[in-house]
Amino acid sequence: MEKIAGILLPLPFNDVFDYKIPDEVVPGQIVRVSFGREQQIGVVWKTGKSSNLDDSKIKSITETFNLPLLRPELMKLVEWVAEYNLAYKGLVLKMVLCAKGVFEDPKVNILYKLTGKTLAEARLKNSSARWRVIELLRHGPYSRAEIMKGAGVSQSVIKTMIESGMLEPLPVKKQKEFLPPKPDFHQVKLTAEQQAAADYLCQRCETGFSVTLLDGVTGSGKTEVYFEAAAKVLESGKQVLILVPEISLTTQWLARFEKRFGVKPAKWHSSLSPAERTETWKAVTQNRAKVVVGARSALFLPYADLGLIVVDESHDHSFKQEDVVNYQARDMAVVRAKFENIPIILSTATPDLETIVNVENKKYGCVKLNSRYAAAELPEIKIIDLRKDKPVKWLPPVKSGSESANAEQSTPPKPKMAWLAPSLCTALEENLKKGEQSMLFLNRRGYAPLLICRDCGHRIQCPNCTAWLTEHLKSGKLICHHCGYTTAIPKCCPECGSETGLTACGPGVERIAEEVKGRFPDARIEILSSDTAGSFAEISAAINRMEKGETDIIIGTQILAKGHHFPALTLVGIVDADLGLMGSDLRASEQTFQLLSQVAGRAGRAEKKGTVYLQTLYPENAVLKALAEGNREQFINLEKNSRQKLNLPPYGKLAALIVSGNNSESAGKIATDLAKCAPSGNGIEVLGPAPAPIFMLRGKFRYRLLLKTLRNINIQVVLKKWFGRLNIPKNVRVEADIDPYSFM
DNA sequence: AGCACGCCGACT
DNA sequence: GTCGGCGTGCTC
Repeated sequence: MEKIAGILLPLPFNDVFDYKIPDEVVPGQIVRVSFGREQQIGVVWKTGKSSNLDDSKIKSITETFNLPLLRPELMKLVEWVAEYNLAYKGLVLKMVLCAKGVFEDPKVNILYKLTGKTLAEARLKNSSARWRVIELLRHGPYSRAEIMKGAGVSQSVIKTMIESGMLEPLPVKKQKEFLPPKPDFHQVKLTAEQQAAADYLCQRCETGFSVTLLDGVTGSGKTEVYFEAAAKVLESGKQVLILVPEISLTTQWLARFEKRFGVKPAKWHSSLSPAERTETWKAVTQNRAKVVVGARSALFLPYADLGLIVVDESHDHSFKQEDVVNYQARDMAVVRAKFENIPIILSTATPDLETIVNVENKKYGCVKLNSRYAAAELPEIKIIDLRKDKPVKWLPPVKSGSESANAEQSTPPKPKMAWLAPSLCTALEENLKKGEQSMLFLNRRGYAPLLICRDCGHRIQCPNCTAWLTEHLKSGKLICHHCGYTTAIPKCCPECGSETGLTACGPGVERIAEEVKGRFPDARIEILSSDTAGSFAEISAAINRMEKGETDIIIGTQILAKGHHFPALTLVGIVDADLGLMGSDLRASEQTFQLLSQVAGRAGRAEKKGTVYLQTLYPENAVLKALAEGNREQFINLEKNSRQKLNLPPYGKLAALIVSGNNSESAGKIATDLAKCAPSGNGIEVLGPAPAPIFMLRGKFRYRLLLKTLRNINIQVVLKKWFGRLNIPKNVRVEADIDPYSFM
């Protein structure tokens, strides 16, 4: 017998498609269907017919998979996330079914074993190579590659033995093993404060849904504390999900986990291979992967029996990003915890205002860790006023050896632009003399953020974006940091042809490194940014050298701010504390405060006290002052006041509309049309349209409008009504960004 | 999303 | 004359 059901496909649709399914198939079942000319994987979403198509037009599903059903809690989450973010349900489902290898035939390894036929029976001559193969295979079956290596023979030896019938293939389905973490593998000694926090978290793990903020200063051992909650949940046989910002999936974190639980956790992030994805996805559905550490996308995996979610560095802005769907993973994680009726822990040293307000309103619980390990003190923060303490140009060292002969004839080296204030240079020098490590932080990749021609004034821009190209000396390229456009560094100005006019404007980490090398030629220097360090391995290697004390000065971008522990680091210099305070981002102050406190927290972790130098042109800036005084409360109050005044989150709601298209006029017209029919009324305010800060991005022209409402208004409903009033042509896209962070 | 169908400009 | 650009429509 057959019945009809609505099937949700991982495509940009909100509605299900009707298919005939066998009687025994129920909602949650993952199936294969033919859709148009294509095969698609879908999920039986609801029973009964949803369309008014004739039954004869309705196809039957092609296959049901032998996989656990999607649990109703997860299906509900998909619906909710789509509704909240005004995204297609189908695309949210796509984030669940994100391992296509699961739906293909399982890969088999072909191993070979002995058939028992002797060399004589196979009419083959005795040879030592053949005997080595026989000897090896007595211990068990091996793959071709393993036989070649293990017996030291060539491919042809094995081939002959297979053809003669001495060896036979043995297909083996491969299934990666995920060893279960041991809750009591290595209990770490906790301080009284940590123990109290851990006890509280464990207690919260017994009572269904709850949100707890684990609020601890950097170096207070938050990780060890939430590990105890994880251990408690593991004891009950349930799974634990730990969400981390993509770049902080570090070897250091993994090592701490392994030390505590005796095995490695399952990992989930964007650069897993398709095979790893498939294996992990399967293991997650079968409760074989007990702990998953992952980036935001791990939130939508079909856990068999999830018991706890931890969001590490929960303030981090990388949790809010566009992938398939634009969503804030921290907030969606809270929703998932609610649907699953399980506890969730938000761990951070610098909670965002939303979380703080939720704690004040008793919606979230909170535990605090106020002291750092091993009596380490918080660093002293000194503000350097760049207006008074101006950087002084430096002379590049005269080259030695064969080049020196030429150097005498050529012009003497020109003094070079400087970015480090004399007082910071002195501090660096003293730190070098003491043999202690220093870090310079500048959140800007490359050598210079802009090339300008001094002869004609031309600035080199990205052809696809309204943005300057960044000069990267190491790779010899100009790169757009928004779309990835790359071109060689031109020898002469593309506008006027001048060969001497092109000048680098402003510093990036590469340029700071150049200055440091010039000033301290004997120091061992390391540059670390997401592009200098091409691969994960390279980053780890650089971190390792730093840990082992093989580096004197490390210079890098925000990659340095996350979760690394450098015991001998006592000086941190923030090259440009103003960067980030200038943008049109409503969370600019908050983000700067968070980032800079994190960077500052790197200094002085062991017994030695650290010093942080903040270079700024605005020493009277309230955010920087609060930071220098180590006064978080003061900053929070400042931020609360300014948000309250403007009715911004968490006191009001915010949504951005992004109108984009290949054609700037038609996108602009829709943007103004949208403004004309904008919703109005009590507690509703619409701003715009305005060209987006990066007007052209990846070749698309973008306008944006901003919708601000009171807290008690359902902003999604307002938005949907708004869209409904306008017929949007196909060549223009209107997207909603709920709770936007940046206006770009 | 992907893909086919369909209508207009620059090529052997 | 055709090849191929991408604007539009459709998928149970």
